[in-house]
Formats: sequence, C-alpha cells, structure tokens
Amino acid sequence: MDRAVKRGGADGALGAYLASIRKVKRLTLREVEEATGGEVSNAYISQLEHGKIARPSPNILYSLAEVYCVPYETLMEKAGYIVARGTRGDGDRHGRAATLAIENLTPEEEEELLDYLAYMRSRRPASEKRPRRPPFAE
Amino acid sequence: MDRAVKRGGADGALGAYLASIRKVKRLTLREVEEATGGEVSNAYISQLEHGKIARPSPNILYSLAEVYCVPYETLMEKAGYIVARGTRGDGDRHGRAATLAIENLTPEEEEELLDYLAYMRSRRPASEKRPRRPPFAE
DNA sequence: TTAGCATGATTGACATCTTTAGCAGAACCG
DNA sequence: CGGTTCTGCTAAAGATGTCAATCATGCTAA
Repeated sequence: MDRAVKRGGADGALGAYLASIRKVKRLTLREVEEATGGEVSNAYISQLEHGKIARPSPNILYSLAEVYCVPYETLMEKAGYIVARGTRGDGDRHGRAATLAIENLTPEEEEELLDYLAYMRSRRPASEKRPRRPPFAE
Repeated sequence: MDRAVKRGGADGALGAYLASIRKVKRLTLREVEEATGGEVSNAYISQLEHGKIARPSPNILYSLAEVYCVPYETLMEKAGYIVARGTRGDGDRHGRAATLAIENLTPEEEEELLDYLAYMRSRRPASEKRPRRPPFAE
C-alpha cells in the first residue's frame, strides 16, 4: 500500500512550485545543480519536482530558495514543514529565565546548579510531586 | 571537503540543550515520548541528547519544542538548520550559556538558584576555575 | 539477598533521503 | 548516416533517520 504523506499535505505542492519556477527561469536541472554549487544533484531536483520526496532536508530547500530567489519559508511551508511563526504564546513567557541564562556559567557551575535544583525540588514535593505533563498546544 | 551547508553549530549544542531542559523539567525519556503523543520515541530522544543524530527532522524538533515549551526556532537553530530570516536574533547573545535557560522555574526557585549561585562563587573564587571552557572541537 | 520496577542507553531492522551512473529522446554538426 | 551534446528521468546503491525491542544499571521493597 502506498505511504501517503501525512505531514503537511504537500503532496505535489512543492514539486509543482519548484518545477514552475525553474520553467519560468528557463533553467535546466543541471544548471540548477551547478547554481547550488553541487549541493543538490539534478537527479534529486527531478525527484523533488515529481513529488517523489516526502520530506526534503531544509538545507536542500534553502539552497534551492537561494538559487530561485524565493523565500525559504515558502519552500519549507510547501514541503509540509511547520514554519516558526511568532512562537505560540502557550505556557509562560520566559522573561525572567533570561536572568539565569545570561549568567556566564561554567559547565561545572551549570552541573552544580542543576543538581541543586533537583535537590530543592526533592525537598519540597509540595503541591505537585509528580512532574505534570506540559500542556498541549493543539 | 564538506559540501554541505555547515552553518550553525550542530556539534552537540542541540543534545546538550535538550538534555538540560529535560533534566530541569524532571521528565523521563518515556514521559517525553508520551507527551509527544508517541511522535518521538524515548530511544530517539536519547540519541538526540547524545548527539548521535546529525539532522533530525523538523517535525521531531517541533514536537519537542511544544513539549518543552521552548521556541521551535531555537531547536532548529541548534540543530544546525537555517531559520527563516528575520525572526531569530537574540539567541546568539548568550553564546551557549543558554543551556541553563530554564524556562519553567517558579520565581522562588529562580531566586533561590541565583542565591545559591552567588554562594557557590563565593566559596570558590573565579580565579581557579576555568571561566572559558574550550569550545567544542570543530 | 532477591524480585521487581523505573530509567537511560544500545541494538537491529526498516524507511527514507540523496547521490552516482546510466537510460532514451531531441537537436545539432560532420 | 554516425557522433556528440543536452535534456529530463530513473534504478540502484549508500548514508542516515527512526523506532520497537532489548540490555544495563540503579533503586525500592519484601
């Protein structure tokens, strides 16, 4: 049975898009390969255009985006990937977390702090001893 | 010669980051697996944390970002992927000290940790330790 | 001690990505 | 006509992601 693409219904969207762009720019498969500096083979571009590839690597998409002069996000989106939009605001915003993060910790200090944190929490089971599951966003 | 796109530090940054977050949140590998709805196996999370995976799928990273409540772009960046233009920019400031970027601390916990950090440093003056850890061989 | 569980790490197998090598067809030139 | 080059395409092979199953270790209780 066929394994349909589950993530992002980018069945042929990416392929058709890539193909149309290349056609408009009148580039051959091998010209594109050359333009990417050999980062993407002409054979692979062909497979991409024909929808043979379900989840191409973002690096590949980035190379093609540069050659075709189209936004990287667009290709990512059409490939079925989730593009980072203003991080969903679920949970807590880490405004104060930066306080600790900015501290220039040595690896030893970091380790010790993590251990101490574990100790702190073990000392105070308090309301929630069990680490509760993070809330789902969708 | 590396013909691949090499930007972004894909050394072990992602693994260390994921590991520290999970540790801070006190989640087990299997709990994370469950929290992702089974989208990421505990075995795979282990390999990610140990740097065994060079190019994890963005879908995986997205699932983990949701469970850990950290920005998706951060994981993409630490995995060595190029992140969409415009959005990222603040992360680089702390170098990789952001490993201890604790997202889920209560204000009390954070204050206590900072106090303990001050205590640590007072006990062990900075002259002796190595403030500049050798960057991962690259 | 042993039994049992929880947790982290590893293994083996499979799926998919990505490339190399090569195909058939069209156009051009002698 | 044969020969060459360019085109898109594909088959096979290698590399790598991913997971189910398993192993190793530590911890708790009987």
